[in-house]
Amino acid sequence: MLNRVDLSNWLQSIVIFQGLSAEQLTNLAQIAQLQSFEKNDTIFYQGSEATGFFVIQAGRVKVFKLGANGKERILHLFKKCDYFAEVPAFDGKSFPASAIALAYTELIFFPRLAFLDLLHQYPAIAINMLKSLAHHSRKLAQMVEDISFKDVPQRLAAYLLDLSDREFGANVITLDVTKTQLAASLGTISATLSRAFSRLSDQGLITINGLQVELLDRDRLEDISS
Amino acid sequence: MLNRVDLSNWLQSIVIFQGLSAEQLTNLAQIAQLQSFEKNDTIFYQGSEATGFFVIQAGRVKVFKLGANGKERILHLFKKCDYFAEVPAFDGKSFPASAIALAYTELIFFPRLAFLDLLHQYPAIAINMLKSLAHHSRKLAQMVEDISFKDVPQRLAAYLLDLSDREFGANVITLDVTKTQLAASLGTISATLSRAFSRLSDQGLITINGLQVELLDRDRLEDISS
DNA sequence: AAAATGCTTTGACTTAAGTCAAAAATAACC
DNA sequence: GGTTATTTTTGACTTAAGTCAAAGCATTTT
Repeated sequence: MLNRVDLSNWLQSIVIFQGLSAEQLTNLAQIAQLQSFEKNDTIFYQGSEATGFFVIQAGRVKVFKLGANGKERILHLFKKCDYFAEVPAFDGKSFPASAIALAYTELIFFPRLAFLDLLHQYPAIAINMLKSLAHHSRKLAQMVEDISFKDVPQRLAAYLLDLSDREFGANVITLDVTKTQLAASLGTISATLSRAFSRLSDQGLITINGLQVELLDRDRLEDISS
Repeated sequence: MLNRVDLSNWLQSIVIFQGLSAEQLTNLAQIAQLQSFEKNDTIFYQGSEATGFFVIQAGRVKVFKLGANGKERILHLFKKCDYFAEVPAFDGKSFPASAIALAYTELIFFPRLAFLDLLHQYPAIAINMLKSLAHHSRKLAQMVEDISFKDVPQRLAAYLLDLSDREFGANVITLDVTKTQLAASLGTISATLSRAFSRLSDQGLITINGLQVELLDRDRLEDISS
């Protein structure tokens, strides 16, 4: 557990708080509250009143939408130093999605009104936040594009290439989520994802062994993911 | 065509410029450029370098993604006083979608760097923009939810109820876009939309006559759109 | 007014992906 | 270490929605 001094220090490493003075960081830390969650604990439910936003100090968080039939669509998977629920913090409406902890997780919670107050005092945060929200919007627009135009094998190919890029271009990559969760991230279900893996495998584009995937033909994978 | 004085005056009516002083508005108007487009003119292409963002002074603008096969997915339809392309303005990357004028359109264009400069000087704009971008993100997340969980008749029912709400709850509403464009807004194609209209009509939930739609049973439409 | 262009509907067909269920494989737990 | 759980894969089936194409309407345009 961090104390206030350590906390204000730690907040420096968060991208949206770059460029703040020591004093400003201290004031930020003043309004912050530490919260911890066990694995599978719900952090908030879609539709419930949003009281603030969160920075992840340790752990992993899944943000998702739940459909009528119980089907789940993962919007984002967040890790240490990521932050989430900025949207309701700024528009004042309810949470647009639900969030649960995928592992033991420690969050730094910023109550909405106190945070908005600081935002008015420290415009640097607002500017940083704009960039961050823009990035967030772009990702959602990309998601709409992917669901609208690509079939499951195409979305999978794109995901694998993206994951490889994040791993500095490694050709052997390890999935960092279960396949059921990967399916929910790609907007499908595990049975269909399984068949998509087989398809890419049959075409000689990848080999798969549990959570280990080897990319055998990046060029053709790029082609497919178009 | 507006002159600079009129322009700075007119900018007051734009929600993101609320709370600015006369002087600040004048400085905004200084960096603004007027652009006009004929019907069906392209304003920008997805992927091209983003040089700034736009406020609509008159006309209508369609922002859309184009799939490999030529299929089109409309993300937003904008009208007078709306603004668009904030995302690339803030993250500095290329346009995430394409835009064309649906009618003769006059735009006020703000070059990116000059605008970001002003943003640093006038934090009020940044705060307003945050709210606006949050709204934008929420809408995109809703879009993902709708495509992921709802079939076409459900999405159509939701759209009709929403349109009715925007018309102050009128039960007889007139579609403000062609059905082909409505289809592209709902993530489908005209043939499928046509069948969805027939379905709702057969179930006695609506009557349809050209672009006029009458909602006969709001409760059941709400149920369907779940 | 006629011609041309564009939009909408309908029909027959195809297909990607979901459903359900059972077996196989992993992982978790006493 | 062996027994529960949970995940993943596979098969047979269903279905929503896309494709292609033709016909019917409606709007412009000259």
